[in-house]
Amino acid sequence: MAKFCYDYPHPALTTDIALFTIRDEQLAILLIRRGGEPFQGCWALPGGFVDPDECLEECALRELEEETGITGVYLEQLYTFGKPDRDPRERIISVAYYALAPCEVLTPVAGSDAAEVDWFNLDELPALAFDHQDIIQLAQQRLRAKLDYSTVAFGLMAETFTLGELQKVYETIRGEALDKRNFRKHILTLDILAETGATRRVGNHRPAKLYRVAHPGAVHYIR
Amino acid sequence: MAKFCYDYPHPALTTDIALFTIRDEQLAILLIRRGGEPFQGCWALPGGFVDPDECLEECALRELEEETGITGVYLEQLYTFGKPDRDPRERIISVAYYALAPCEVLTPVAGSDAAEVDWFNLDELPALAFDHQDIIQLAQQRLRAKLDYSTVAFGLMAETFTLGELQKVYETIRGEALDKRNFRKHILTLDILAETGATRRVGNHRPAKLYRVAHPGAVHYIR
DNA sequence: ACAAAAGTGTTCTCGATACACCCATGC
DNA sequence: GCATGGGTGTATCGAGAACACTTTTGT
Repeated sequence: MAKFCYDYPHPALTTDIALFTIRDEQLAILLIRRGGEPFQGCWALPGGFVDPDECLEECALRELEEETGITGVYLEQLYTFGKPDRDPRERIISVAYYALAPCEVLTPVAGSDAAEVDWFNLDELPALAFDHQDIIQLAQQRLRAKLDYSTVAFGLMAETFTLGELQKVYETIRGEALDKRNFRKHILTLDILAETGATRRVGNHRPAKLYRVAHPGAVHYIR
Repeated sequence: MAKFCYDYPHPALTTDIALFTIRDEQLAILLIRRGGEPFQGCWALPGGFVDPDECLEECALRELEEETGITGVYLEQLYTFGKPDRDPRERIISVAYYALAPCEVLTPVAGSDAAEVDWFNLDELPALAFDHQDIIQLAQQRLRAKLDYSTVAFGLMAETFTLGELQKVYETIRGEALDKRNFRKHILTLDILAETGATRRVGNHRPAKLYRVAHPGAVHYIR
């Protein structure tokens, strides 16, 4: 076939998506098992080739939906990986994105190019295709860093949530326990949460107030 | 000729470099006047097509040298621009880098693809080719942000410098005056500068101590 | 009554800010 | 001696860290 010809070599272009969620108080990432070569049967990040008329972010969202059925995540460009030999077939540039979603909504379904889809805790990752290990590591660094100076964490929360749940998310990503009183003071002085008025009871103890983000949509920079 | 053929469309891949320096207490950026179409005669960021066997960062450094003669700058990946219609010829993805250099070393020379090379103060930019205006704006935002939580600014300083000069650089990028005593206290408590022992005299007044970065090479994150 | 998480205030420390004067030099 | 930028210290304020008990609920 080979119908697309150029005067000088062109690389192929893909996007890859590192979608994080919190499952069982663990930071987890979504992987697909590759159906085709190379790295057939290997786990990899969802992603794929950019269509001629779509922009990069559109591609990331489309591939995520096609391969896993997941939509409506928070998405942000991470870094572009372009070492000449990162793919054995031909030169492929990957614009990596990272994404966040509350696990409540997420029931991934294996899609077109993916034989299987599943969540993996970050400390129990399988062997990964290509340089996807590097992408995940960078994405995790970025997530941890942004926790301190932005409100990204809300991308991991459901519509409504308790302060205890929010604190667990922060603790999970930072890998350390936080003081309850200081955490609540800090979050509430940001003045971006609103009480819903409702409460939620999950055990044999006092019910917790439910909050939601007061002005959803935007990730704020703080400090 | 069209010797490079693929089964499905491939975009072209370029890097563009936003190289900043400080000239006359103004933040300035390096532009080239384009020799060929499109946007012939227009000012643009230095940059160009990625060779088949070089990685992205190598390409950025090579293009910068070829087009302007400049080497040895601090370079960092900024963002990848990939809107389908950002170039009228064909689909071209640009991995944008930003770079910093002290102006002392820099005497740009028009190179291969550039008819002319010059510095422009950021508040006096000419009309720019492609989406280079957006790239510059993003680069400037990033530079300003990193000033607060890293030591990027040293990329704009010569080998040795006075605290007064360093303060001028911070003031220029932030666009506001800083208190001399607080600035010096802050910088010195970072503990990354070393006195050279020498001093420099530039006017009819007391000579200033010269400092250098104690452990050069790395950009540190602070706080 | 007890277990288990929700909720709440005060003290301390340290970094950021505000602010004014003397010093070394050339003319 | 005066103009010019170099160099220094102290008081105040606010955010972050450390820290322990009461409340509500189900069993």
